[in-house]
Amino acid sequence: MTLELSVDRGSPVPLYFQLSQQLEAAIEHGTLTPGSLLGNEIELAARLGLSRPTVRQAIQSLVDKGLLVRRRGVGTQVVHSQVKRPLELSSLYDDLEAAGQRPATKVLVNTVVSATAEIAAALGVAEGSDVHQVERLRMAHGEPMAYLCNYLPPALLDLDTAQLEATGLYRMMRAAGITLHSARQSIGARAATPEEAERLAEEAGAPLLTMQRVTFDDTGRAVEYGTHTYRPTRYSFEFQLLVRP
Amino acid sequence: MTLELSVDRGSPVPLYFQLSQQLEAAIEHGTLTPGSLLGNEIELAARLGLSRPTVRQAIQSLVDKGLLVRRRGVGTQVVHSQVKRPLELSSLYDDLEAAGQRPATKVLVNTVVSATAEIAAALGVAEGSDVHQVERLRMAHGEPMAYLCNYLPPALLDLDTAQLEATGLYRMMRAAGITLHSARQSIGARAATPEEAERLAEEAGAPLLTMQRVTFDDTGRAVEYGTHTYRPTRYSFEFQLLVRP
DNA sequence: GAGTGGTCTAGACCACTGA
DNA sequence: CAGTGGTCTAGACCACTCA
Repeated sequence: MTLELSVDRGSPVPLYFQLSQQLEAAIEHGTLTPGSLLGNEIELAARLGLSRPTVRQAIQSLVDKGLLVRRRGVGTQVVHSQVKRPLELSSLYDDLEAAGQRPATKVLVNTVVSATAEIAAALGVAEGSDVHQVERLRMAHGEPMAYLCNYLPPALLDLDTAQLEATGLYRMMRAAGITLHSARQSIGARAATPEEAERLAEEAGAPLLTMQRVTFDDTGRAVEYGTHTYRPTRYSFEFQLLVRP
Repeated sequence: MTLELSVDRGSPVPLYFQLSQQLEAAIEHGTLTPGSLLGNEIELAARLGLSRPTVRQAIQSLVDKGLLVRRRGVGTQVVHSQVKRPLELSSLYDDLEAAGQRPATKVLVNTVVSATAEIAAALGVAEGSDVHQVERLRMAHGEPMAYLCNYLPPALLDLDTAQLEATGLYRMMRAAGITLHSARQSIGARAATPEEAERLAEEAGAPLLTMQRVTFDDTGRAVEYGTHTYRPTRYSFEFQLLVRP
Protein backbone atom coordinates (compact mmCIF):
# COMPACT_ATOMS: atom_id res chain seq x y z
CA MET A 1 0.00 0.00 0.00
CA THR A 2 1.15 3.57 -0.44
CA LEU A 3 1.36 5.96 2.46
CA GLU A 4 -1.14 8.77 2.47
CA LEU A 5 0.78 12.01 2.70
CA SER A 6 -0.30 15.54 2.04
CA VAL A 7 0.64 19.05 3.03
CA ASP A 8 -1.45 22.16 3.52
CA ARG A 9 0.21 25.19 2.00
CA GLY A 10 -2.26 27.49 3.70
CA SER A 11 -1.17 26.41 7.14
CA PRO A 12 1.36 28.45 9.07
CA VAL A 13 3.01 25.18 10.05
CA PRO A 14 6.19 24.72 8.00
CA LEU A 15 5.86 22.21 5.20
CA TYR A 16 8.83 20.13 6.34
CA PHE A 17 7.32 19.94 9.81
CA GLN A 18 3.94 18.83 8.50
CA LEU A 19 5.67 16.07 6.59
CA SER A 20 7.90 14.93 9.47
CA GLN A 21 4.90 14.78 11.78
CA GLN A 22 2.97 12.62 9.33
CA LEU A 23 5.92 10.30 8.90
CA GLU A 24 6.42 10.07 12.65
CA ALA A 25 2.75 9.29 13.15
CA ALA A 26 2.93 6.59 10.47
CA ILE A 27 5.90 5.01 12.23
CA GLU A 28 4.15 5.26 15.58
CA HIS A 29 0.99 3.62 14.25
CA GLY A 30 2.88 0.91 12.45
CA THR A 31 1.77 2.03 8.99
CA LEU A 32 5.47 2.33 8.26
CA THR A 33 6.90 -0.90 9.58
CA PRO A 34 10.44 -1.22 10.97
CA GLY A 35 12.95 -1.96 8.27
CA SER A 36 10.73 -0.74 5.46
CA LEU A 37 12.17 1.64 2.90
CA LEU A 38 10.75 5.11 2.64
CA GLY A 39 11.06 5.58 -1.12
CA ASN A 40 13.55 7.96 -2.61
CA GLU A 41 13.53 11.64 -1.85
CA ILE A 42 13.03 12.82 -5.41
CA GLU A 43 9.91 10.75 -5.92
CA LEU A 44 8.57 11.70 -2.50
CA ALA A 45 9.09 15.36 -3.31
CA ALA A 46 7.31 15.00 -6.64
CA ARG A 47 4.40 13.17 -5.04
CA LEU A 48 3.88 15.96 -2.52
CA GLY A 49 4.66 18.85 -4.81
CA LEU A 50 7.61 19.87 -2.65
CA SER A 51 11.22 20.53 -3.45
CA ARG A 52 13.82 17.97 -2.51
CA PRO A 53 15.54 20.09 0.16
CA THR A 54 12.24 20.47 1.98
CA VAL A 55 11.65 16.74 1.97
CA ARG A 56 15.24 16.18 3.10
CA GLN A 57 14.70 18.56 6.00
CA ALA A 58 11.68 16.56 7.15
CA ILE A 59 13.54 13.27 6.88
CA GLN A 60 16.64 14.65 8.57
CA SER A 61 14.67 15.70 11.63
CA LEU A 62 13.49 12.11 12.06
CA VAL A 63 17.01 10.79 11.52
CA ASP A 64 18.11 13.11 14.33
CA LYS A 65 15.38 11.64 16.51
CA GLY A 66 16.69 8.17 15.78
CA LEU A 67 13.54 7.00 13.99
CA LEU A 68 15.07 6.68 10.53
CA VAL A 69 18.43 5.60 9.18
CA ARG A 70 19.81 6.77 5.86
CA ARG A 71 22.31 4.78 3.84
CA ARG A 72 23.89 6.16 0.74
CA GLY A 73 23.14 4.03 -2.26
CA VAL A 74 20.47 2.12 -0.35
CA GLY A 75 17.71 4.33 0.90
CA THR A 76 15.99 5.54 4.03
CA GLN A 77 14.78 2.87 6.43
CA VAL A 78 12.60 2.88 9.49
CA VAL A 79 14.69 1.81 12.47
CA HIS A 80 13.75 -1.55 13.98
CA SER A 81 11.67 -0.38 16.90
CA GLN A 82 13.30 0.26 20.28
CA VAL A 83 13.37 4.03 20.03
CA LYS A 84 10.83 5.70 22.21
CA ARG A 85 12.13 8.50 24.35
CA PRO A 86 15.42 10.14 23.54
CA LEU A 87 17.03 11.45 26.68
CA GLU A 88 15.70 14.81 27.66
CA LEU A 89 16.18 17.11 30.57
CA SER A 90 14.02 15.00 32.80
CA SER A 91 11.67 16.41 35.32
CA LEU A 92 10.94 13.97 38.09
CA TYR A 93 7.45 15.38 38.31
CA ASP A 94 6.76 14.77 34.62
CA ASP A 95 8.37 11.33 34.78
CA LEU A 96 6.10 10.27 37.60
CA GLU A 97 3.03 11.75 36.03
CA ALA A 98 3.78 9.99 32.74
CA ALA A 99 4.03 6.73 34.69
CA GLY A 100 0.56 7.37 36.06
CA GLN A 101 1.76 7.81 39.61
CA ARG A 102 0.06 11.10 40.52
CA PRO A 103 3.08 12.58 42.32
CA ALA A 104 2.58 14.60 45.47
CA THR A 105 4.99 17.22 46.70
CA LYS A 106 5.50 18.53 50.18
CA VAL A 107 7.45 21.78 50.40
CA LEU A 108 9.64 21.64 53.50
CA VAL A 109 11.57 24.86 53.02
CA ASN A 110 10.94 27.86 50.77
CA THR A 111 13.15 30.72 51.79
CA VAL A 112 16.07 32.96 50.94
CA VAL A 113 19.54 32.02 52.20
CA SER A 114 23.07 33.28 51.85
CA ALA A 115 25.02 31.41 49.17
CA THR A 116 27.75 29.08 50.37
CA ALA A 117 30.88 28.70 48.27
CA GLU A 118 29.50 25.55 46.65
CA ILE A 119 26.19 27.18 45.72
CA ALA A 120 27.87 30.36 44.54
CA ALA A 121 30.22 28.41 42.28
CA ALA A 122 27.38 26.39 40.79
CA LEU A 123 25.10 29.35 40.12
CA GLY A 124 27.84 31.81 39.20
CA VAL A 125 26.85 34.35 41.85
CA ALA A 126 28.88 35.99 44.59
CA GLU A 127 29.49 34.00 47.75
CA GLY A 128 27.26 35.29 50.50
CA SER A 129 24.69 36.79 48.15
CA ASP A 130 21.02 35.94 48.47
CA VAL A 131 19.65 32.85 46.73
CA HIS A 132 16.33 31.09 46.94
CA GLN A 133 16.31 27.73 48.62
CA VAL A 134 13.58 25.17 48.13
CA GLU A 135 13.47 21.79 49.82
CA ARG A 136 10.81 19.36 48.74
CA LEU A 137 9.81 15.81 49.48
CA ARG A 138 8.36 13.99 46.50
CA MET A 139 5.90 11.23 47.28
CA ALA A 140 4.30 8.54 45.18
CA HIS A 141 1.60 6.19 46.43
CA GLY A 142 1.85 7.86 49.79
CA GLU A 143 5.51 6.85 50.19
CA PRO A 144 8.46 9.22 50.06
CA MET A 145 10.43 8.72 46.89
CA ALA A 146 12.91 11.57 46.67
CA TYR A 147 14.25 14.49 48.61
CA LEU A 148 14.92 17.51 46.41
CA CYS A 149 16.99 20.52 47.45
CA ASN A 150 17.25 23.35 44.95
CA TYR A 151 18.88 26.77 44.82
CA LEU A 152 17.86 29.51 42.38
CA PRO A 153 19.20 32.97 41.62
CA PRO A 154 17.16 35.69 43.32
CA ALA A 155 14.32 37.41 41.47
CA LEU A 156 14.32 34.78 38.75
CA LEU A 157 10.95 33.40 39.56
CA ASP A 158 8.05 33.81 41.92
CA LEU A 159 8.34 30.65 43.98
CA ASP A 160 4.84 30.21 45.25
CA THR A 161 4.64 27.30 47.69
CA ALA A 162 1.17 26.25 46.56
CA GLN A 163 2.33 26.16 42.96
CA LEU A 164 5.44 24.20 43.88
CA GLU A 165 3.21 21.58 45.44
CA ALA A 166 0.87 21.46 42.46
CA THR A 167 3.43 21.17 39.69
CA GLY A 168 7.17 20.81 38.98
CA LEU A 169 9.92 23.38 39.14
CA TYR A 170 10.76 23.08 35.44
CA ARG A 171 7.18 23.74 34.44
CA MET A 172 7.15 26.87 36.56
CA MET A 173 10.37 28.06 34.93
CA ARG A 174 9.08 27.43 31.42
CA ALA A 175 5.84 29.16 32.28
CA ALA A 176 7.89 32.17 33.44
CA GLY A 177 9.41 32.45 29.99
CA ILE A 178 12.77 30.87 30.78
CA THR A 179 14.21 28.90 27.88
CA LEU A 180 16.06 25.90 29.26
CA HIS A 181 19.10 25.10 27.17
CA SER A 182 21.45 22.61 28.84
CA ALA A 183 22.30 20.98 32.13
CA ARG A 184 25.32 19.43 33.74
CA GLN A 185 24.43 16.35 35.73
CA SER A 186 26.20 13.97 38.04
CA ILE A 187 24.61 10.73 39.20
CA GLY A 188 26.09 8.70 42.00
CA ALA A 189 25.28 6.74 45.12
CA ARG A 190 26.12 6.83 48.81
CA ALA A 191 24.96 5.59 52.19
CA ALA A 192 22.14 7.53 53.84
CA THR A 193 23.01 9.75 56.77
CA PRO A 194 20.64 9.47 59.76
CA GLU A 195 18.86 12.70 58.68
CA GLU A 196 18.44 11.52 55.10
CA ALA A 197 17.22 8.12 56.24
CA GLU A 198 14.64 9.77 58.49
CA ARG A 199 13.29 11.96 55.70
CA LEU A 200 12.99 9.09 53.23
CA ALA A 201 11.77 6.43 55.68
CA GLU A 202 14.89 4.35 55.15
CA GLU A 203 17.44 2.91 57.56
CA ALA A 204 20.63 4.83 58.27
CA GLY A 205 23.37 3.49 56.00
CA ALA A 206 20.91 2.33 53.33
CA PRO A 207 22.05 2.99 49.74
CA LEU A 208 20.71 6.16 48.17
CA LEU A 209 20.82 7.27 44.55
CA THR A 210 22.04 10.86 44.23
CA MET A 211 21.87 13.45 41.49
CA GLN A 212 23.36 16.90 41.30
CA ARG A 213 22.41 19.22 38.48
CA VAL A 214 23.08 22.74 37.29
CA THR A 215 20.68 23.95 34.60
CA PHE A 216 21.41 26.80 32.18
CA ASP A 217 19.12 28.89 30.03
CA ASP A 218 19.94 29.87 26.48
CA THR A 219 21.86 32.95 27.56
CA GLY A 220 24.24 30.73 29.50
CA ARG A 221 22.96 31.88 32.87
CA ALA A 222 22.64 29.22 35.58
CA VAL A 223 18.99 29.09 36.57
CA GLU A 224 18.97 26.22 39.04
CA TYR A 225 21.29 24.10 41.14
CA GLY A 226 19.91 21.02 42.76
CA THR A 227 21.12 18.18 44.95
CA HIS A 228 18.67 15.32 45.05
CA THR A 229 18.53 11.96 46.77
CA TYR A 230 16.30 9.10 45.64
CA ARG A 231 15.28 5.84 47.23
CA PRO A 232 16.77 3.29 44.85
CA THR A 233 14.06 0.76 45.60
CA ARG A 234 11.50 3.26 44.32
CA TYR A 235 13.28 5.08 41.55
CA SER A 236 16.00 4.67 38.94
CA PHE A 237 17.04 6.74 35.96
CA GLU A 238 15.80 5.23 32.72
CA PHE A 239 16.63 6.73 29.41
CA GLN A 240 17.47 6.08 25.83
CA LEU A 241 20.30 7.79 24.10
CA LEU A 242 21.50 8.09 20.54
CA VAL A 243 25.02 7.80 19.29
CA ARG A 244 26.15 11.04 17.79
CA PRO A 245 26.92 10.32 14.13
CA MET B 1 39.09 41.69 15.06
CA THR B 2 37.66 39.64 12.26
CA LEU B 3 37.75 35.89 12.37
CA GLU B 4 40.01 34.20 9.86
CA LEU B 5 37.90 31.74 7.92
CA SER B 6 38.60 29.97 4.67
CA VAL B 7 37.56 26.83 2.87
CA ASP B 8 39.47 24.55 0.54
CA ARG B 9 37.36 23.54 -2.43
CA GLY B 10 39.92 20.94 -3.48
CA SER B 11 39.47 19.04 -0.23
CA PRO B 12 37.15 16.04 -0.11
CA VAL B 13 35.91 17.36 3.25
CA PRO B 14 32.47 18.96 2.78
CA LEU B 15 32.54 22.74 2.77
CA TYR B 16 29.95 23.06 5.55
CA PHE B 17 32.04 20.72 7.68
CA GLN B 18 35.24 22.66 7.11
CA LEU B 19 33.41 25.79 8.21
CA SER B 20 31.79 24.26 11.27
CA GLN B 21 35.13 22.86 12.41
CA GLN B 22 36.79 26.25 12.11
CA LEU B 23 34.00 27.91 14.04
CA GLU B 24 34.13 25.23 16.72
CA ALA B 25 37.89 25.64 17.03
CA ALA B 26 37.48 29.42 17.31
CA ILE B 27 34.97 28.94 20.12
CA GLU B 28 37.22 26.41 21.82
CA HIS B 29 40.23 28.72 21.65
CA GLY B 30 38.28 31.73 22.81
CA THR B 31 38.71 33.63 19.56
CA LEU B 32 34.94 33.71 19.46
CA THR B 33 33.99 34.77 22.95
CA PRO B 34 30.78 33.69 24.71
CA GLY B 35 27.93 36.02 23.93
CA SER B 36 29.54 37.44 20.82
CA LEU B 37 27.50 37.66 17.64
CA LEU B 38 28.59 35.66 14.65
CA GLY B 39 27.63 38.11 11.92
CA ASN B 40 24.77 37.43 9.62
CA GLU B 41 24.63 34.43 7.35
CA ILE B 42 24.46 36.35 4.08
CA GLU B 43 27.61 38.32 4.78
CA LEU B 44 29.41 35.24 6.06
CA ALA B 45 28.49 33.38 2.89
CA ALA B 46 29.73 36.23 0.71
CA ARG B 47 32.98 36.46 2.63
CA LEU B 48 33.70 32.77 2.11
CA GLY B 49 32.34 32.49 -1.39
CA LEU B 50 29.72 29.99 -0.27
CA SER B 51 25.99 29.89 -0.69
CA ARG B 52 23.79 30.71 2.24
CA PRO B 53 22.35 27.19 2.69
CA THR B 54 25.88 25.82 3.03
CA VAL B 55 26.72 28.36 5.70
CA ARG B 56 23.44 27.60 7.44
CA GLN B 57 24.25 23.92 7.47
CA ALA B 58 27.55 24.63 9.19
CA ILE B 59 25.94 26.88 11.78
CA GLN B 60 23.07 24.47 12.36
CA SER B 61 25.43 21.66 13.23
CA LEU B 62 26.93 23.80 15.99
CA VAL B 63 23.49 24.81 17.21
CA ASP B 64 22.69 21.11 17.50
CA LYS B 65 25.84 20.65 19.53
CA GLY B 66 24.71 23.41 21.86
CA LEU B 67 27.61 25.75 21.07
CA LEU B 68 25.53 28.43 19.31
CA VAL B 69 22.09 29.90 19.80
CA ARG B 70 20.09 31.50 17.01
CA ARG B 71 17.45 34.14 17.60
CA ARG B 72 15.27 35.40 14.81
CA GLY B 73 15.70 39.08 14.30
CA VAL B 74 18.75 39.13 16.55
CA GLY B 75 21.51 36.94 15.23
CA THR B 76 23.63 33.96 16.10
CA GLN B 77 25.44 34.04 19.45
CA VAL B 78 28.08 31.92 21.06
CA VAL B 79 26.62 30.27 24.14
CA HIS B 80 28.04 31.43 27.44
CA SER B 81 30.54 28.64 28.05
CA GLN B 82 29.47 25.61 30.09
CA VAL B 83 29.06 23.31 27.13
CA LYS B 84 31.82 20.78 26.89
CA ARG B 85 30.73 17.25 26.37
CA PRO B 86 27.23 16.52 25.14
CA LEU B 87 26.05 13.21 26.45
CA GLU B 88 27.24 10.35 24.34
CA LEU B 89 27.08 6.63 24.60
CA SER B 90 29.80 6.54 27.19
CA SER B 91 32.46 3.95 27.30
CA LEU B 92 33.90 3.54 30.76
CA TYR B 93 37.25 2.76 29.20
CA ASP B 94 37.28 5.97 27.17
CA ASP B 95 36.04 7.97 30.14
CA LEU B 96 38.86 6.78 32.32
CA GLU B 97 41.46 7.22 29.63
CA ALA B 98 40.26 10.78 28.99
CA ALA B 99 40.63 11.44 32.71
CA GLY B 100 44.24 10.28 32.48
CA GLN B 101 43.66 7.25 34.67
CA ARG B 102 45.25 4.55 32.46
CA PRO B 103 42.50 1.98 33.08
CA ALA B 104 43.41 -1.66 33.48
CA THR B 105 41.05 -4.51 32.76
CA LYS B 106 41.08 -8.03 34.11
CA VAL B 107 38.96 -10.49 32.17
CA LEU B 108 37.40 -12.88 34.67
CA VAL B 109 35.14 -14.82 32.32
CA ASN B 110 35.10 -15.09 28.52
CA THR B 111 32.89 -17.92 27.44
CA VAL B 112 29.66 -19.03 25.77
CA VAL B 113 26.61 -19.64 27.91
CA SER B 114 22.97 -20.50 27.40
CA ALA B 115 20.72 -17.43 27.41
CA THR B 116 18.46 -17.02 30.44
CA ALA B 117 15.03 -15.48 29.94
CA GLU B 118 16.37 -12.08 31.00
CA ILE B 119 19.29 -12.17 28.57
CA ALA B 120 17.17 -13.54 25.75
CA ALA B 121 14.61 -10.78 26.19
CA ALA B 122 17.27 -8.08 26.23
CA LEU B 123 19.13 -9.34 23.16
CA GLY B 124 16.10 -10.51 21.25
CA VAL B 125 17.35 -14.09 20.86
CA ALA B 126 15.72 -17.40 21.78
CA GLU B 127 15.86 -18.48 25.41
CA GLY B 128 18.48 -21.18 25.81
CA SER B 129 20.41 -20.20 22.70
CA ASP B 130 24.13 -19.57 22.87
CA VAL B 131 25.42 -16.12 23.81
CA HIS B 132 28.86 -14.84 24.65
CA GLN B 133 29.44 -13.83 28.23
CA VAL B 134 32.26 -11.56 29.31
CA GLU B 135 32.95 -10.57 32.90
CA ARG B 136 35.56 -7.94 33.53
CA LEU B 137 36.97 -6.06 36.46
CA ARG B 138 37.98 -2.52 35.64
CA MET B 139 40.78 -1.07 37.76
CA ALA B 140 42.18 2.42 38.11
CA HIS B 141 45.23 3.27 40.18
CA GLY B 142 45.48 -0.36 41.12
CA GLU B 143 42.06 -0.30 42.80
CA PRO B 144 38.96 -2.02 41.50
CA MET B 145 36.46 0.51 40.21
CA ALA B 146 33.75 -1.41 38.40
CA TYR B 147 32.57 -4.91 37.71
CA LEU B 148 31.24 -5.33 34.18
CA CYS B 149 29.17 -8.27 32.99
CA ASN B 150 28.20 -8.29 29.31
CA TYR B 151 26.31 -10.59 26.98
CA LEU B 152 26.64 -10.51 23.20
CA PRO B 153 24.89 -12.33 20.37
CA PRO B 154 26.98 -15.23 19.05
CA ALA B 155 29.30 -14.77 16.06
CA LEU B 156 29.01 -10.99 16.27
CA LEU B 157 32.58 -10.39 17.20
CA ASP B 158 35.82 -12.18 17.87
CA LEU B 159 36.17 -11.65 21.62
CA ASP B 160 39.87 -12.01 22.11
CA THR B 161 40.76 -11.87 25.81
CA ALA B 162 44.03 -10.04 25.22
CA GLN B 163 42.23 -7.41 23.17
CA LEU B 164 39.52 -7.06 25.83
CA GLU B 165 42.21 -6.30 28.37
CA ALA B 166 43.95 -3.79 26.12
CA THR B 167 40.95 -1.74 25.02
CA GLY B 168 37.20 -1.32 25.55
CA LEU B 169 34.31 -3.38 24.23
CA TYR B 170 32.85 -0.49 22.24
CA ARG B 171 36.11 0.13 20.45
CA MET B 172 36.26 -3.50 19.46
CA MET B 173 32.72 -3.36 18.14
CA ARG B 174 33.37 -0.23 16.11
CA ALA B 175 36.59 -1.74 14.77
CA ALA B 176 34.56 -4.77 13.67
CA GLY B 177 32.39 -2.51 11.51
CA ILE B 178 29.39 -2.35 13.82
CA THR B 179 27.60 1.00 13.72
CA LEU B 180 26.28 1.80 17.17
CA HIS B 181 22.97 3.61 17.00
CA SER B 182 21.19 3.83 20.32
CA ALA B 183 21.08 2.39 23.81
CA ARG B 184 18.55 1.94 26.57
CA GLN B 185 20.04 2.57 29.97
CA SER B 186 18.94 2.29 33.54
CA ILE B 187 20.98 3.70 36.40
CA GLY B 188 20.22 2.81 39.99
CA ALA B 189 21.76 1.86 43.31
CA ARG B 190 21.60 -1.03 45.74
CA ALA B 191 23.49 -2.62 48.62
CA ALA B 192 26.38 -4.88 47.71
CA THR B 193 25.90 -8.63 48.08
CA PRO B 194 28.80 -10.45 49.75
CA GLU B 195 30.10 -11.64 46.35
CA GLU B 196 29.92 -8.16 44.85
CA ALA B 197 31.61 -6.67 47.89
CA GLU B 198 34.42 -9.20 47.63
CA ARG B 199 35.02 -8.45 43.94
CA LEU B 200 35.12 -4.70 44.47
CA ALA B 201 36.97 -4.66 47.78
CA GLU B 202 33.97 -3.16 49.58
CA GLU B 203 32.06 -4.23 52.67
CA ALA B 204 28.92 -6.27 52.26
CA GLY B 205 25.93 -3.93 52.33
CA ALA B 206 27.94 -0.98 51.01
CA PRO B 207 26.09 1.17 48.46
CA LEU B 208 26.85 0.37 44.83
CA LEU B 209 25.97 2.31 41.71
CA THR B 210 24.42 0.08 39.06
CA MET B 211 23.87 0.44 35.33
CA GLN B 212 22.09 -1.83 32.90
CA ARG B 213 22.30 -1.20 29.21
CA VAL B 214 21.13 -2.68 25.93
CA THR B 215 22.89 -1.29 22.88
CA PHE B 216 21.50 -1.44 19.34
CA ASP B 217 23.19 -1.04 15.98
CA ASP B 218 21.66 0.90 13.11
CA THR B 219 19.72 -2.11 11.86
CA GLY B 220 17.91 -2.27 15.19
CA ARG B 221 19.69 -5.44 16.26
CA ALA B 222 20.74 -5.67 19.92
CA VAL B 223 24.51 -6.01 19.98
CA GLU B 224 25.21 -5.95 23.70
CA TYR B 225 23.48 -6.33 27.06
CA GLY B 226 25.39 -5.35 30.14
CA THR B 227 24.85 -5.21 33.89
CA HIS B 228 27.51 -3.17 35.62
CA THR B 229 28.24 -2.23 39.21
CA TYR B 230 30.44 0.68 40.22
CA ARG B 231 32.04 1.74 43.47
CA PRO B 232 30.34 5.07 44.12
CA THR B 233 33.35 6.42 45.99
CA ARG B 234 35.39 5.94 42.81
CA TYR B 235 32.98 6.65 40.02
CA SER B 236 29.86 8.62 39.17
CA PHE B 237 28.10 9.38 35.91
CA GLU B 238 28.87 12.90 34.76
CA PHE B 239 27.31 14.29 31.64
CA GLN B 240 25.89 17.32 29.99
CA LEU B 241 22.63 17.26 28.12
CA LEU B 242 20.81 19.59 25.83
CA VAL B 243 17.14 20.44 25.89
CA ARG B 244 15.46 19.34 22.73
CA PRO B 245 14.16 22.48 21.06
C1' DG C 1 12.11 50.35 8.90
C1' DA C 2 16.28 47.87 8.77
C1' DG C 3 18.29 43.66 9.82
C1' DT C 4 18.02 39.05 11.25
C1' DG C 5 17.07 34.07 10.90
C1' DG C 6 13.18 30.63 8.98
C1' DT C 7 11.51 28.59 5.07
C1' DC C 8 11.32 27.24 0.26
C1' DT C 9 12.45 26.49 -4.75
C1' DA C 10 14.48 24.08 -8.98
C1' DG C 11 17.84 22.76 -10.46
C1' DA C 12 23.09 20.48 -10.43
C1' DC C 13 27.03 17.19 -9.78
C1' DC C 14 29.18 13.70 -6.96
C1' DA C 15 30.03 9.25 -4.05
C1' DC C 16 28.46 5.24 -2.74
C1' DT C 17 25.71 0.80 -2.98
C1' DG C 18 24.13 -3.30 -4.95
C1' DA C 19 22.74 -6.16 -8.82
C1' DC D 1 25.06 -0.20 -14.45
C1' DA D 2 21.02 2.29 -12.34
C1' DG D 3 19.49 4.18 -8.13
C1' DT D 4 20.32 6.20 -3.83
C1' DG D 5 21.59 9.82 -0.52
C1' DG D 6 25.33 13.79 0.18
C1' DT D 7 26.51 18.17 -1.12
C1' DC D 8 25.99 22.66 -3.26
C1' DT D 9 24.12 26.84 -5.75
C1' DA D 10 21.63 31.44 -6.38
C1' DG D 11 18.16 33.17 -5.77
C1' DA D 12 13.14 34.26 -3.22
C1' DC D 13 9.63 35.68 0.32
C1' DC D 14 8.28 35.74 5.08
C1' DA D 15 8.21 36.47 10.39
C1' DC D 16 10.32 38.25 13.92
C1' DT D 17 13.17 41.70 16.86
C1' DC D 18 14.65 46.02 18.01
C1' DA D 19 15.62 50.79 17.56
